Amino acid sequence: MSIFAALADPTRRGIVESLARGALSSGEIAERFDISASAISQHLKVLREAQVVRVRAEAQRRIYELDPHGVAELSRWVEELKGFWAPRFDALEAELRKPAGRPRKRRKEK
Amino acid sequence: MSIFAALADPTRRGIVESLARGALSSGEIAERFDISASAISQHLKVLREAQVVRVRAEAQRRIYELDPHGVAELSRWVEELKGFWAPRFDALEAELRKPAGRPRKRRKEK
DNA sequence: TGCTTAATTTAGCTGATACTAAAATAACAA
DNA sequence: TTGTTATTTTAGTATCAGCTAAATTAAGCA
Repeated sequence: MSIFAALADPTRRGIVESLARGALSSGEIAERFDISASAISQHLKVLREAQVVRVRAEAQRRIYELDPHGVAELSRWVEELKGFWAPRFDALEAELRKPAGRPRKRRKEK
Repeated sequence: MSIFAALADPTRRGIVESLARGALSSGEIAERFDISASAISQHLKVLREAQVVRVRAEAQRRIYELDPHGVAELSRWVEELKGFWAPRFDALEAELRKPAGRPRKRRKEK
């Protein structure tokens, strides 16, 4: 599964954001969310397989932390995207300073 | 929908990568993929709503291009993640230079 | 040996997502 | 007008993702 698919789920992004502050056990992660430990474990599996996080065992506990591979891969993809833009960068900078740009609903857009 | 959910789908990432090279009409995008123009249009809608792309009309054509808002948002999230790591950055750099780190299947891992 | 704690795996349900085909919208051209 | 081209929207279907509950694995401790 791609790193983007792994990060598509808000709970999984929450886990990643938690781990950015430091390593946590599976149980400590589960405490922070209102879903079962089982569900958390399944999310952690997805994140592991996408190399967004990695585990080490410590007695019965599994300690999770961010995996540099996944973050580096994500970073590379984004940087490459921005790279193609380089020639047009000034225009974009200006663009970003404009008001808000929230999805202006023209017709009725359900 | 979050920008990550929008980028979770491989076809949508392909569209974004195509648009990184420059603006394209809906039809030109559809040519590049083996799915119906309808499916592409639905993908474009998801990307539009996540502000990953934006459209302008040109006669009957809809010209799509990357939307700086979405890319900036994505970039910010990733940079922030890396930011938390800053203190530990040397260790990570070393980590990234190691062999491969593909998911080594220990037990039987379906 | 059990019992407890920590975590994962499996099974099954439900809702969301990606697709096609067909209908609708819209601009241009004869 | 009527037809053609470009695109979107709607309807319907099939597959997938995320959840809970229950079973399983595994380490530590009495």
